[in-house]
Formats: sequence, structure tokens, C-alpha cells
Amino acid sequence: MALDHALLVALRERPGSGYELARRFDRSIGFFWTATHQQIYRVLRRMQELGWVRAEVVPQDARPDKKVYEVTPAGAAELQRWIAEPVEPEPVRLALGVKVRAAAFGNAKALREEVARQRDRHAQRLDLFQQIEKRDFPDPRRLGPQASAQYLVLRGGIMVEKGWVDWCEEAIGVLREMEAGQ
Amino acid sequence: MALDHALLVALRERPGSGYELARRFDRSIGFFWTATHQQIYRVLRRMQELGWVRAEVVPQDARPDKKVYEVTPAGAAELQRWIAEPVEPEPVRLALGVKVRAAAFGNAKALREEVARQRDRHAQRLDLFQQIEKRDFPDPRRLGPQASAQYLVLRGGIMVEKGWVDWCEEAIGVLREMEAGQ
DNA sequence: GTCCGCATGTAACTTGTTACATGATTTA
DNA sequence: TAAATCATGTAACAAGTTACATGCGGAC
Repeated sequence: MALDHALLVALRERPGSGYELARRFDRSIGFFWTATHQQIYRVLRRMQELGWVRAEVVPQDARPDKKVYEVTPAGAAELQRWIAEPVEPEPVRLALGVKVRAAAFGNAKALREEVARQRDRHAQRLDLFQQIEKRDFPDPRRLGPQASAQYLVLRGGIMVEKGWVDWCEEAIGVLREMEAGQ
Repeated sequence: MALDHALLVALRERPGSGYELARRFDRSIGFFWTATHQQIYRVLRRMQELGWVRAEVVPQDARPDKKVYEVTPAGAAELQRWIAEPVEPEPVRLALGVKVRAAAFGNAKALREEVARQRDRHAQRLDLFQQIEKRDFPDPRRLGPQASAQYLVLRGGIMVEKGWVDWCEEAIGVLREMEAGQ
């Protein structure tokens, strides 16, 4: 149960409504933590009951009212506590890995095409991340704490995507040979 | 819902009981797909109802009987079908990423220590994978289809772990600076 | 006049986790 | 005599997904 904490971080970086958070989860934060709006609303309500966030209803004209959430001192304390907790290893789930091993029994061609699509997807994402890096962090040596945390996470994303692209290339080669023998 | 297919792959590689599969999921297959025994039993039963696997009760002396499962032709066909299906991007959940951004608001020291532990964990795992590589795949150029699929997945694991180790090193540096300013 | 964006939600479902239960045999 | 291994399972719960509902305003 860490969506709670992901939301706390997001709200500490900038208060916002559930809707607004959902959009952020489609972009920046969503690069390393995903959530749908239903989940977000549910967790926000629970955190409000726990006193970790407080909501202020902001009336708007020409738009529905919104509830802007912000982190309370209790929420900030919870975040501090949680940081110190050990991270248990997250469950691994590499569908492509399963498929590769499945392809040993046939249909390597279909998988090779799929892997090629995945490679393109990851390459695209890598490109996006590198653009963000260039645009937002041209001089990474002097950054404030918030910015350097964001930069670090971005660097992680870049590493992951690079790894995927390389692996897909390797996989395509192996699958092509497998294909020849099927 | 891909535990089904992970189990089909595992059973095609070698038939076995639920218990035996659970142990495999703690080792080889578990490196890229995790599952507990409860989940495995549940899914096996469902797949039997669907006709994807069939079970044979094997009486044993000095041990409880076991049900050895194997993949039926219908199960094999399902696997072929599934391979060709596009892999939708798996939800990203990087707790460490969230924590790094949380650490911008305090407690960077606790996180740095935790990241160091993570680095060690990943380094250990990397070492394990590299040992397996050396032991089981000394000459990767001539492998049968099953072995080359296994090798490819292992290579993926090695890449991922290397990436993590590097990232953790980077993170420790950044957190140390953050710490100095908190 | 239809679709998109803003804004919040309910309900039903699937998947995954945790705790517990049983019972024999081998190992320390 | 306590523990670990083999072997299968139930029950309760937590987390995440999908589908649906509402309603206004602006853009095309």
C-alpha cells in the first residue's frame, strides 16, 4: 500500500485536486508510479479520514467545483516515517520474459514482431526522457533538493529504458534464429 | 492475468505438482515472475476446468499424494495464441523513486542507508545471475531453442540488476549532498 | 450537435496477499 | 523434541481494474 505515499509526495510537491493528480499520474509521477483516478479518489478519502491530508473546496465558475488537497503535518510525519522503512523487493513480472520462454515451443515469429514493437516503444520513451533531461536539467550539478530528486528519478528511467532497448535488440536476434529452426 | 501463461510455460518445460511449481517460482522462473502457492493452486484448478491442463494423481509412500499437472493440446494452443497478443505496458511501481522524491522534504540520511542496502541486494543478485550464466551457458552460441530462451531471459535479468546497482550508486551520491543541506 | 476537457464518484470484479489448517516423515 | 520438508488447501482481506454515471461548458 504505497499509493498513499506516492500521493503524499505529489501533494507536498504541489497541492491539487484528485483530477489534477490523476493527470500528473499520467505524466511525470506516472513514469514511476501508475494509478487511475478511481484509485486516487478512494485513497484521498481514506487519507483525509486518517488526517494525513486536508481538503478545501474551491468553487469555480464555468467549471465544476474542485477539492484541493494538501498534506497536513500528520501526513508529513507519516512520510518521514515511511522513508526510513525498508523497501521490500517488488514482485517481478516480466511478461516478455515469459513469452520468450513460451516461444521456444513455437510462434517465435509473432513474438519477434511484438518485441520489435516493444523496442520502438521503449526507444520513444527513452527519447522523451532524454529530451526532458536536456530541457529541465541542463546543469545537474547545481540543483535544489527537490529538483535533484526529480533528476535522479529521471536518470533511473533513462537507465531502465536503455536496458530495455538493448535487451529487445538481443532478443530479436535470438528469436530470429529460433524462427529458422521452427 | 498472465500467471496462467507463466504456469503453462513452466509445465511445458517440465510437468509437475502445484507444490513443485511453487518451489520453481522461488527460483528460476521466479526471477521474472513471482507467485505464492495459494495463487498457483487456484489458477491450476481453473486451468483444469478450462481444459488447458490435466492432472494425474500420483500416490507416494512416506509422502502425501501429489497431483502432477501437464499441458493439454488445448493449453498449448492457448499459449501460441497468447504469444501473438500484444504485451500491454506493465504498470510501473518504483517505491525507491517515490522515496527519493519524498527525501527532498527530509530524512535523506535514512533513505541513503536503505539505498545502500538495496545496492547490496542487487549486487548479490547480479552475482548470482552471472554465476548461473557462467555455469549453465558457457558457450551461448550453440544452444537449443529452450536453452537460448532461458539464456535470453537471464541476460535481461543481468542487465536490470546492473542498471540498479549503477543507479543506487548515483542515488547515494545525490542523497549525501541532500543530507548536507537538511 | 457531437465530442472533448473538467470534476467527482459508485459498483462489480479480478488479482494478489496473509493467515490459518492438516498431517505424515525426515533431520538436527 | 523441535524443526523443516512434502503436499494441498480454505477464508478473509487488500489492492487494482473496468465499466458506468453525472453534468456543465467550450471547441469544431
